[in-house]
Amino acid sequence: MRATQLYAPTLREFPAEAELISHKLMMKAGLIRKAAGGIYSYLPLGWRTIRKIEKIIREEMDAEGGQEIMMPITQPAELWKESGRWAVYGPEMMKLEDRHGREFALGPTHEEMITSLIRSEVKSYKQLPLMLYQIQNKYRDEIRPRFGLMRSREFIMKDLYSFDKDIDGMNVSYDKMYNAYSRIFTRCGLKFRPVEADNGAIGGGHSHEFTVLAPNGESSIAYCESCNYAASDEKAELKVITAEAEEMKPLEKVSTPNCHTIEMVKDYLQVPIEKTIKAVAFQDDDGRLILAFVRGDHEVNEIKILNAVEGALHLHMAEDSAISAAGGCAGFMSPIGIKDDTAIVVDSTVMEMYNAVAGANEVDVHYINVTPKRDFDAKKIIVTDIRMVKEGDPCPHCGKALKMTRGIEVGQVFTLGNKYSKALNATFLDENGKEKYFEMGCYGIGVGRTAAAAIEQNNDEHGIIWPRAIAPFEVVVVPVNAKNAAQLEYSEKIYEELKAAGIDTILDDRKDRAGVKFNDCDLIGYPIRITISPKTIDENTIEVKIRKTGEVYTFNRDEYKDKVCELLKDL
RNA sequence: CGGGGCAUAGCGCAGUUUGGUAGCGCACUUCGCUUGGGACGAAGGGGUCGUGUGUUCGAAUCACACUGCUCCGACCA
Repeated sequence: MRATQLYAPTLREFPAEAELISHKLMMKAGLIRKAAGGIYSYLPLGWRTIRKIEKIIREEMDAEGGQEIMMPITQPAELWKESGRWAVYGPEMMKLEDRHGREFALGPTHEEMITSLIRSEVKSYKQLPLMLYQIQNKYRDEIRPRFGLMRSREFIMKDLYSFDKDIDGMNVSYDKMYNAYSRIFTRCGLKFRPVEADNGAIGGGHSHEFTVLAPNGESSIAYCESCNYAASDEKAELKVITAEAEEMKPLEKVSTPNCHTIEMVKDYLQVPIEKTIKAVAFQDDDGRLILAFVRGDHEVNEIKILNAVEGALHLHMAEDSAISAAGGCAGFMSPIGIKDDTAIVVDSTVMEMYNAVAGANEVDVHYINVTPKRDFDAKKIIVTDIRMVKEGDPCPHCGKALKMTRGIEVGQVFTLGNKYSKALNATFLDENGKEKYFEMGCYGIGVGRTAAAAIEQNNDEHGIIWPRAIAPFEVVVVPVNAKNAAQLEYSEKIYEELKAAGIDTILDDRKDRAGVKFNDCDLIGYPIRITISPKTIDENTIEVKIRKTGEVYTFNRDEYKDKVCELLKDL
């Protein structure tokens, strides 16, 4: 490719609408352009990167036995009503009607579609296991699209679905995908971690998110440096923190005027925050009151509460009236004296406390000397881990202090079990002629998000620093003055030679000043730049500059190819 | 959906308070000159001022409504 023919509209300045560095750079370097909120065109440079990521994904999916297919974007509403997700996904789905008034959705995901495809065709265990995937546009009517390709409404996703005859088979498929994902993100040159993730309402199976480490990431993960444990903040398990046993003093009410936050209570009563019990009140979709209690210095993890309370699907903050109705008092709550039909969830660590401070369910009154294992009615409470992890908490595997970091979720592997095969009645006959539901798994990778994550992780003040594997071009050849026939001719030879050697090369034959071209090259982020000048022609050499490190090398004309190949290996 | 902000040439912005001939930088076209880190000079082209309604002799400017974008929040791959 020649730069004079390439459509790469680089900008002199960042567009005002972009916030995140990857979004700014993708716009400025001419990789993407916006068509509407969260909807983008991919320009040649951006698309080349996307295609390279897709190629890596295809190779690794195929290597594990995946077969590529292509399913429709437009999906009939009936399918979604059958699985019950028409309502669940609700406003998140891009919906449309045809001329006859029939309802369709633009597919946000394809579990329904593929299950219906399989259920009428695959009838025997002999046809299993089966792994089918596609790389396809997906649609989610995000409440708030932002950050360019990071959170868009139309996005490219690879999704593979596995079908197995039993749970063991499903787990084999899961492991294959887990391994494939590790190879894919490694090949893309990304620093990432597979982290244990929450399965949400599906439950049962297991799930990992593949998270690219980046300070601007939207998700927060906890990880251990001494063992390999890593989990999303919502999932991270926490051990009980035991407190030193104390003599249990008698329960007593004290006046705490206007102390409705833990901070105020602790200061007023002059007790350490670890001696206080914090209450958070929620209601679920049915209006049922759910009270959660954690130690004063801890935060509650809503996902863990949902998992602990049977039948709860969503939580929202409780109305004061609901709290009063249950015998509680907002700002001064404890489990003591709450009515029976309330779900009370107490963090395991709270049960270890002695002589603590908790609300008395009366305005401006707290209890002191609360010892939960004596004062809480064990029959009425659910005791489990409901804390949100924080930096320094002990690792659930090895006990060392956990660290927190932020990241971008670029892929997720997920076992589904028979959730969808059951909902859509997709069955096969096993060895004994018995009808069974498929055991499924689903495995997604956000392709555009992977590209954005790579930029998020690899950039400097000059622009993008592409990992070689996903760079739009690996090498750019720049004659400092393309109007000079000798330089252009020399550069073209180098360009042709590199192409012949299988290196993805672009010739910057634009007649601009050298500075303009250098700045564009840095912005676009080609891993290696080869500069041709009168000096290099005289010396029969070429000059190589590494984008990532800024190192400059001079190589002889007759040996430069091997040297360049050698350098590329590390980029 | 709640709360802020913004909408003027391809991009970045001024002009709006105090109504009166549409402006700047970059980009673009032509010519000259220049060529190792976004040169310089000269001459040009390009805008229904987001949309609609209203006030006014006159609206980018004032009023109302709508739309779009953006940030914070709840939600999510």
